[in-house]
Amino acid sequence: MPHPRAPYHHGDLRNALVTSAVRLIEEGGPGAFSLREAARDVGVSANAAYRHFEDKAALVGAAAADGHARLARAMRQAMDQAPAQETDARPSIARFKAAGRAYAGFANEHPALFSLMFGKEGAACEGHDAADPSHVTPWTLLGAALDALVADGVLAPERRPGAELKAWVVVHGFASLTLARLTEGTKDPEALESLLDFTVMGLCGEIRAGREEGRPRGRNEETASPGKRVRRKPERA
Amino acid sequence: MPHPRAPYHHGDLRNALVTSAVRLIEEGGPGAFSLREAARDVGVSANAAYRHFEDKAALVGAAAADGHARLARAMRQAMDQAPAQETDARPSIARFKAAGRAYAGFANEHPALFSLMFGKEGAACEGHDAADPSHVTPWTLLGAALDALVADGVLAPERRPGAELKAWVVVHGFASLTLARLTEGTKDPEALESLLDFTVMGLCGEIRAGREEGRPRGRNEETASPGKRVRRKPERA
DNA sequence: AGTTCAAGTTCACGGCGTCAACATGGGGCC
DNA sequence: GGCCCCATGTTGACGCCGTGAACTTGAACT
Repeated sequence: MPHPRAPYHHGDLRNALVTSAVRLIEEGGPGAFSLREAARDVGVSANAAYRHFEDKAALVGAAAADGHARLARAMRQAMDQAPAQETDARPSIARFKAAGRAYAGFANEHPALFSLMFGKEGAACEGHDAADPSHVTPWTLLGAALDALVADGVLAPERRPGAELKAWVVVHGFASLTLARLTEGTKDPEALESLLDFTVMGLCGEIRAGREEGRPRGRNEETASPGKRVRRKPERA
Repeated sequence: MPHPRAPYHHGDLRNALVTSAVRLIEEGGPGAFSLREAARDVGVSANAAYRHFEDKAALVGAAAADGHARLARAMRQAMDQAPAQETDARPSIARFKAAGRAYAGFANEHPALFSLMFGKEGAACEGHDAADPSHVTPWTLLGAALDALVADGVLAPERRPGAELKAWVVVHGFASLTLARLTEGTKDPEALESLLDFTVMGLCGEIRAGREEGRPRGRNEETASPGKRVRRKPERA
């Protein structure tokens, strides 16, 4: 047999359909995608898809799931090579910001796929929550980045609960609004950077953003000292 | 003439179509909406819609624009009645938070319409940016709320630039993720409250979030007030 | 009166999602 | 080896969709 994964006639039609669906959705938008076109694209009759997917929504959902996996890969890769090319105060901060940049960058490079992933149609995708702990998801990576911030002494442990939501909300909101282009200024990459600083400072306290935003000089400003935190109450998970 | 706004045959068919479109989209989701169904719904033949809209996308865009107007009304109303029933440190903070709650509440009550408004299809709606300064938009209202924070001495003027984006990003990201239900915990209303506090603190600095707060150095610190839980409010129009 | 023309209708076309019936050929069993 | 099974893929059909073109209607103006 030529391929170990070569079933009967086509050979791995399911994956071919998903790949084609992702490509077509990226090109034409989620609304313009048609099951028949995907089948045509892989050189198969329209109804062949029904041997592998319940209906069109299932195929679209699989495409969305694939998108989540691609996003996770992009984030992981960005995080892994972040410390080498970043000059933040702390490598954990650099990795955290790199994850955010990768997230927003993914949304910009694959707008249709991204909006599908988080739209009503894509919400039916299967395994985004950690049923399988070995499965790496964007949420998993974000959690790991936040844990690293804690381990690095940048984020106080009592501030750790709920941090995923805060961080994700900022970056996801930015990505969404940028795609909807309802805010003219959001194409500016500087806007993303200021939001990342905003997030880090909001999570960790006043200090150590690593970048200079327009902040007043006169306050309790301790530069990048790795030591202690401003204490505050935690606030729910 | 019976009505001043009664044109030829139907009488204001355009608005009827938009209203019907909004309702149908809310019920069945943006993907399930069909132009023919809207026409059927108002008792008119399918092609009659083409006298008022270039194509289906134009009708959907008009529905999205109507959604933005409804959202703006909901936000305004919530802001206007916020100080009466809120017990925040400062009324400007209460109004700001009320706007955020109204935004997220709108997304929860009209999920399909909301995702349409910020999805690829709804982005074609016409007048969301301030061409007409008298036109009230969510962005306008947010800007006003932030200006009020500055006027109230809560937000330092030098921190005002870029504050719209930061605030909007948080609330919009929360609303989007909640709709996509990718985060299990986000249905918790407490999560929104903690995000609003996070935003206010991130924007204004350490102080004055209005909720229990380890006492930082008191500048203009108001009594935390014996206030209680926040009240949810409907926002129909 | 009659003319005009926006507003609405009817007919038609190709594409879509999906169902039902049919064809095919590889793998397991003798 | 030969045979059958059934997973995989195909063909045909149905109804709904968006949309174009030609046709009809009736309020407004002269």
